[in-house]
Amino acid sequence: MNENNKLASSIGKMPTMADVARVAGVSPMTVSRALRKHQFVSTKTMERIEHAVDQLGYVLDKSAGALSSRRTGFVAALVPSLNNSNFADTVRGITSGLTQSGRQVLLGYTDYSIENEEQLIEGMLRWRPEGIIVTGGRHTARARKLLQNAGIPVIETWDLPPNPIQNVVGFSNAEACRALVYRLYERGYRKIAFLGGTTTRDTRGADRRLGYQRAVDELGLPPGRVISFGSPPISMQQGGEAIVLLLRQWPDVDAVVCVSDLSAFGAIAECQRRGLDVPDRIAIAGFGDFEVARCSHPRITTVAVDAEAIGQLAAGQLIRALDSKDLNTPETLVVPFTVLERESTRKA
Amino acid sequence: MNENNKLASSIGKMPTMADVARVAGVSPMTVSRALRKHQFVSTKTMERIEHAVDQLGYVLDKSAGALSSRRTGFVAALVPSLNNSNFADTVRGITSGLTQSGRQVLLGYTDYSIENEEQLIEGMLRWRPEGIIVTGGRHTARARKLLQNAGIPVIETWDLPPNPIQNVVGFSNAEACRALVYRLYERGYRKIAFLGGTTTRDTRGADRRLGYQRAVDELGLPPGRVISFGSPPISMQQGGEAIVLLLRQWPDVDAVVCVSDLSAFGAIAECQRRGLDVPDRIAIAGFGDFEVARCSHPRITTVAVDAEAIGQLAAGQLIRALDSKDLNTPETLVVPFTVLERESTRKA
DNA sequence: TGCAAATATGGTATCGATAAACTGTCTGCA
DNA sequence: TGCAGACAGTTTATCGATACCATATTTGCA
Repeated sequence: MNENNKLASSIGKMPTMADVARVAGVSPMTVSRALRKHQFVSTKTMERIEHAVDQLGYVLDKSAGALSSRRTGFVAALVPSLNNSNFADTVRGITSGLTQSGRQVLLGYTDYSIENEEQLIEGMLRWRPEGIIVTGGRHTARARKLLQNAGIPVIETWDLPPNPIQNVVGFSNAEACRALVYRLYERGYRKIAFLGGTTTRDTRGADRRLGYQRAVDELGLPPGRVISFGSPPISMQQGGEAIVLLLRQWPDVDAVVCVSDLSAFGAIAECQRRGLDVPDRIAIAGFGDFEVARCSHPRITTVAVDAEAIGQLAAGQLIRALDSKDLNTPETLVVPFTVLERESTRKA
Repeated sequence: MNENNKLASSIGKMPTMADVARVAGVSPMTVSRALRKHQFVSTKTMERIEHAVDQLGYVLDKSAGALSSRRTGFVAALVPSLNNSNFADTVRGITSGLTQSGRQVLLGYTDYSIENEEQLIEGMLRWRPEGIIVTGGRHTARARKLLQNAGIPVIETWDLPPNPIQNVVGFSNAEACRALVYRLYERGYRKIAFLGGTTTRDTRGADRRLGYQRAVDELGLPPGRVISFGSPPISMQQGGEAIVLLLRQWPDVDAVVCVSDLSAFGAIAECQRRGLDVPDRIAIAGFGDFEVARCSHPRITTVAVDAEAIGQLAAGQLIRALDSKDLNTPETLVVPFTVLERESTRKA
């Protein structure tokens, strides 16, 4: 098979559409139409062309097609991270929706940094994507400008930006976290702490903290019980370390809301290691409904958001915007969240 | 800002390099060189061009550049899945390596199906990637042919294919799993079962099972204690369900090797729920050194493979192959694995 | 039978950049 | 002083496909 390679690279030239046309005895234009399953090609010619294609091992060159049709078929999608996060599900939703419509997703990770995001946006726009899906509503000024001037549909996800660029598919992280705190309150918890990352890089994490603080204020609970530990994404490991700090500082805490299920899980495991029963000694809740929250022992109370649906909805919105060629009516899609009470906050 | 959009799309035309050239008072070629940081452009012209660029809000069109230079800057990477798998780490390794060299990764998920893989390969090749990284060594016949005829570097990862297409960055899943079983044997376990997925879709999973079986044979342990449950990727949930079946069928089992840490974790949690102590009543080991294995209580014995390094090495190999323009010396890089003994198999 | 509409196909001109080869300028050193 | 060679910039010719318009053939139906 090595031989084959040397062959391909020594002959060097890959066959082009013109070659196919020559072999099939038609014009390149007809080949082009045939390969795009255009309607006006007779069955006979179609077969001849298909035959020529296999014979030559021809592979369509989309990068040439993109230039001449001025439709690249690319869609850019930027997420903070893929590792251990719901964004992987969102990406799956995006890709499944878009590949079906024959488009190619260009994926980028910002690593939770809006400066990286700016860089990535700039880089992605060079490929002339037909649309772009970003995570969150906070961007650098230049990034906003780039997105606005790109002249393509823009979708912000996973958030409800106060000042959206165009389309939005998201929910209020603050409201969701607030609802979680209220639920804990209803269950009788009164000394509720929040455990999250230090920086404001993770804006969704920051919003969740905000929701927590609002709820604590409204309910008249002791405020300020916030541990900020490590930079996002908060890992399980960090959750475990942070809970130790938290318990040292406020030993009377009876419930902890974590910025994500991963940190919640880490916290729970660490408590178990130290012989602190969850939920009897301390209740711990997470955010995101990760699989680990559904399967761990105890199962973890959390806020569920359908991450894959966010991706699918974003893809759908994008496709609709492209088809209607009408950027004038940006729409905001609010996806629901659900507080799922599980064993980790079941008061004895 | 909406206005801005309407503006951009109603004016319609994005500025081109020729526009920049006109504004800067130079030829398009000079602009091209300037933007690619080519050496032979004087500082003065450079500045004029940069100024013209921001003035017009010009964004380079790489898809046009790709056509004329016949170097797209794309690299295709195919992984089985991104959700809850080490492949997300590998992808990160791939992208970080390649974006630094100015290339764009085209990502695709096969969903553990080589038929999907074939489709994706075909689709990706249309974009004329400069190289392609695939997962595993099993492909459809047509996929192999497509890869061989593409005339670009091909890298197979996460496996040691008996019949590699070109380059390889991987390890023997069978050997790794065999080593794990041996370690359990050394620790005194004698009735060791294997818990994995049903189908042969996940070839790495199948290899791990093979390694298990080989070890059991060699050690003279009771064979056939294999539970196959659900299709890959085996989730935590499925691990939990499978361990129940396993214990019903072979109540005397003293150790279980799971196809991944996720299923191991699910199995452990289910045992805990049923009051079966891990590791005292039953030892459970996983594979992959996921974060959950490092943080759970008990911590899970596993086989660690540096997934991100696989990606980085693959990226490095690819870049080297591209630079040397020499496909004639395919190399196989074997990455190490380590059996990590943790609490989940600590015999009392 | 006749003729408009529908269907099939071809010819030509791009799309927006870069490669390659070429023309001047300027420098430094024998 | 003269000339090689480095440097700056231009001109021209693609790259491989598709849009658009023109043309040829067929079909449908009054």
